Amino acid sequence: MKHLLQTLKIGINENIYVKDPESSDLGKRIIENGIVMIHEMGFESFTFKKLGDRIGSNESSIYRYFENKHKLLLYLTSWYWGWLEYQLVFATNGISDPGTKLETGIAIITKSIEEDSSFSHINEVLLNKIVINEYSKSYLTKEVDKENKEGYFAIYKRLVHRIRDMIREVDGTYSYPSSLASTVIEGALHQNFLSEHFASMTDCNETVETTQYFTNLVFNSLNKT
Amino acid sequence: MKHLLQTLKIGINENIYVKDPESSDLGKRIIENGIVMIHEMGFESFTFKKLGDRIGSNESSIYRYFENKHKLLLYLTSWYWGWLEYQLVFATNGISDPGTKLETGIAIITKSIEEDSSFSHINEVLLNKIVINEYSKSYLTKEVDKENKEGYFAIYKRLVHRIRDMIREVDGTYSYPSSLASTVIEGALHQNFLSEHFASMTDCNETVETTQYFTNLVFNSLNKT
DNA sequence: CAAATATAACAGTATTACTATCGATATATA
DNA sequence: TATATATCGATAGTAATACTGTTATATTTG
Repeated sequence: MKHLLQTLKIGINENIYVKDPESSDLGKRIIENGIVMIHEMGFESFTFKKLGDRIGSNESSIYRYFENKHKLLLYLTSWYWGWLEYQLVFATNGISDPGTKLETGIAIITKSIEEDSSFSHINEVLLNKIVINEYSKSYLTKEVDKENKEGYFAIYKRLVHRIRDMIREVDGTYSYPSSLASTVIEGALHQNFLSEHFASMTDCNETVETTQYFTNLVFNSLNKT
Repeated sequence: MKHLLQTLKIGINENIYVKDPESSDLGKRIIENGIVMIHEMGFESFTFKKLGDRIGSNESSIYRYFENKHKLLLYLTSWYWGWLEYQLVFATNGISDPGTKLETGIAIITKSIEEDSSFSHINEVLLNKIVINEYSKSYLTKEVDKENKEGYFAIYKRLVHRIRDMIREVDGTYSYPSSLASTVIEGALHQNFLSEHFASMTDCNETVETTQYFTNLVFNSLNKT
C-alpha cells in the first residue's frame, strides 16, 4: 500500500496549475514548504513572497507554477482528496458485503491522519490539518460556479459520490444518500475542528469516537436488508 | 412576534465593536449597507473603503465602529445567531413534549430565511445568505482560541447547546448529543450551500427537504420513549 | 453659549498581489 | 560544437489593501 502510494501520481486538473509542480525540484519544494507554511501561519497570512524567502527562491518563480495562493490551495486539497480516494478504493475493494464496505469507507473518511508516508515531499499529517482548517475557503468564494465548471472540485465530488453509492448499496430506498454522504465528509472535518477548538460542541475527541459517531449516524438512518 | 423582534436588541459581546453601531445613524448605515455589500461582492472583495464610498462616509469613520472587517463579520453573524436563538426560544417555549419540541427546533434551524422583517435596518434574508457563505471564515483562523476565550462565539455555542439539550430530553442515553447538534446546525448551512452550487452532492433543494433530511437524521439516531 | 463628541477629509505607511523585463545558467537539439 | 530553448533568480514597478494619525467642521449636550 505504501509503495503503491509512493509511485502513484494523483491526477489533478491541469488548469489548477500553470506548470506541474511534480515536474521539477523547485515545484516539489513549493508544495512541500507551502504545506508547512500554510499549516504554521494559516492561509490568510501565507504569501508567495514568504514562501520564496523560505525556499531560497523568488516570488516570481512561484508564480510560474501557480497563478495565486488560492490555486495552490486548490492543488493541495485536490491532492489530499485524491489520496483519500485511493485509500478508500484500496481498503474497500475486496469487500462484498455492502454494510461492511460502507463501514470501512466511513472509517477511512472520518479518521484523522496520524502518520506521514515519508516517501514523498508531501506530509499528509499536515495536509490533513490544512484541509480541516482551510478547505471551506477554497469553495466559499464568488468564483465557485465558474471554478466548479472548470472541474476544480471534481475529485472531491467523486469521493462524495463513492460514499453515496455505498450508502445506496446498503439501502436503495433511503431518500437522502447524497446529503448523507456530503454530511459525513464535511461533518468529519468539522467535528475534528470542534474537538480542537470548541470542545463543548462535540462529543468526539479521538479518531475512534468520530468514526463511531458517524457510523452510528449513518447506520441508524439506513434499513439494512 | 415581529413586534417583539422589532424592539428586541440582541446582546452582542462588547469587545467585537469599538463603538456600538446601534447607537447612531452612521452605525446603522454601516450594518445595513455592510450586509448588502458583503452579500453582493463576497467577504474577500469587500473593504471598508468601498463601504465608505457607498454610504457617503469615510473609511476612517468606519474604523471607529469596527477594528477591521473580520470584526464586522463577527458582529453580523453573532446578530444572526442571536436572532435565530430568539426564534427558537419563542417557537419551542410552550411545547411540553420533548419530541415535538426538538422537531420544531430542527425546523427553525434548518429552514432558509425567505422574508425580511423589514422593520429594522437588518435584512435577514441577505444575512442568512452571508452566514451560509461566510460564517466558517469567522472561526477558521489562527486567532480562534483567543477570540473564543473573549466570548466572540458565545451566542453560536449557546444555540448549539440548546439543541443539544433538546436532544438529551428526547433520549438521555444517546452518546453524541453535542456532535449531533453541531452537525445539524453546521450541516444545514452546508446543505444550503450545496443545493445552490453543487447539486450532485445533496438531495435538498428546498427548505422542506432540508428540514426533512435533518429531522429524519436526528430521530433515526434517537430512541424515543 | 461653551464644551464635548462625532464625523468627514486628507495624508501617509507597510504590505499584498501581482506583472514585466532582463540576464545567467542549464539542457536539448541540430 | 554551436545554437536554440527552457528555467530560474533578480530587480523594478503598480494598484490596491489595511490600516493610523491629524485636523477641521458639524452636531449634540450640559
